[in-house]
Amino acid sequence: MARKTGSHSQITGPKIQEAALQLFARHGYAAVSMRQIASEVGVQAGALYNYVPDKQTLLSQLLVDHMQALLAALDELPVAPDPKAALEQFVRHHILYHVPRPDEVFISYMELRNLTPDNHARVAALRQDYEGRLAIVLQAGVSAAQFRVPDAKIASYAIIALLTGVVNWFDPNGRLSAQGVADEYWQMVAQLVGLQVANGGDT
Amino acid sequence: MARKTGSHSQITGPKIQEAALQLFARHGYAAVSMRQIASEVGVQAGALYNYVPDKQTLLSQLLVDHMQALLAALDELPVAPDPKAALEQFVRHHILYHVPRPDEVFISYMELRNLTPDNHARVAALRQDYEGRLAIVLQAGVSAAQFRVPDAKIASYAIIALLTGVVNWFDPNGRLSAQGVADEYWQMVAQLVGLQVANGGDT
DNA sequence: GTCTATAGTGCGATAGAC
DNA sequence: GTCTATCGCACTATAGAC
Repeated sequence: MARKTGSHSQITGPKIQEAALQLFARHGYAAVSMRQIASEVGVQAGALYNYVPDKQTLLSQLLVDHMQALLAALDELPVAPDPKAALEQFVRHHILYHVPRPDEVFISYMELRNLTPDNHARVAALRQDYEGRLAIVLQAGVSAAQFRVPDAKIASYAIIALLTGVVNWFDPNGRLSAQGVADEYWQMVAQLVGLQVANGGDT
Repeated sequence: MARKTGSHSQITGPKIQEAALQLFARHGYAAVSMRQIASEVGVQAGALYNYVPDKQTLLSQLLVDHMQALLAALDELPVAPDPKAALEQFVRHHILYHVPRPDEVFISYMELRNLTPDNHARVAALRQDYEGRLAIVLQAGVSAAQFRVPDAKIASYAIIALLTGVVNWFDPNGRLSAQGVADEYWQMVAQLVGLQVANGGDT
């Protein structure tokens, strides 16, 4: 153990991603230096460039990976029988996927402006794909006269913002588990779209 | 006109604030240099230090000013007769105040982590004061059995996030005016807290 | 694959002339 | 109040030894 130098290609790569993710989330992309990332990983700055072409690509890769994984997880859910079930599924998926990954969520919203235009376009397209899924569900519910919202597109923005806000206050050691939070948010979203909800979630 | 040098103390100060606000919002605090701000204002970098002690204070002042103005505007509203009216007032105030000020909103959420601990504490206290007003309204409505939400505190987080998200998509040249957006969001928030809402807002 | 060393650039902030 | 000039430092990315 504790040898100072050597080959670690299997280990160093992922460690760079993790360290960059954490540092970017905590201090912001522009405020974090490659030296800081290297220090966190336990190598010298120059060694990073065996794994990453440059700092911009490192950020871009983190965001693309996150959005792709989020979409892939959504695609693995079973098909819901009706708009209400589809909406509940989306709400629970969004919260349960995001809550354990606050750093990814943070940089995915905060660091878009530090992407070069082409990288920004790739991430924005993935985001639009994801958010569009919710808009489709809402539109279906409105068309079926099951939901009542002023505008399906605007409601989708509102619901995404509401759900994503969870990561700003969620505390893993707090009163509520992620499941409990998902239960409460589902009640609020159900009411938001005009569904009648049974009283306060007794078991 | 067009003289190159001279005294402009009445003009330069505010111009620095404006330029810094815009640049911080667009590129992030850490990514913006004092030279860029100076260039936007039309002076050399050194001249900024006649108005601002340092870059950190410049950021901090922008955030504190924004939160204080937001709270002051809230305090000027008339006292609402009941929780429903108070909630509607808060929703409309929040949207109508924020929508014309997207840059302030942006940096107030994004640049908190670039504040020194003492500056952060000042801004966080102001934010907590503001958001607490909504929590109080919600709690009052729940106690009076007029609202139905799983938890007043969590509902306040959800509603703040939902409302603030407006600045991410609002387009001054779009279909809806700020007033129209406020109308639609009020309907959604009213439903979210379990109020029965009349159909779609026909005039 | 990692190291050391460094080229080349830009930064925040200050000093002193006008 | 603004300018020019500059100090001292940190940065990204590369080069070449091991």
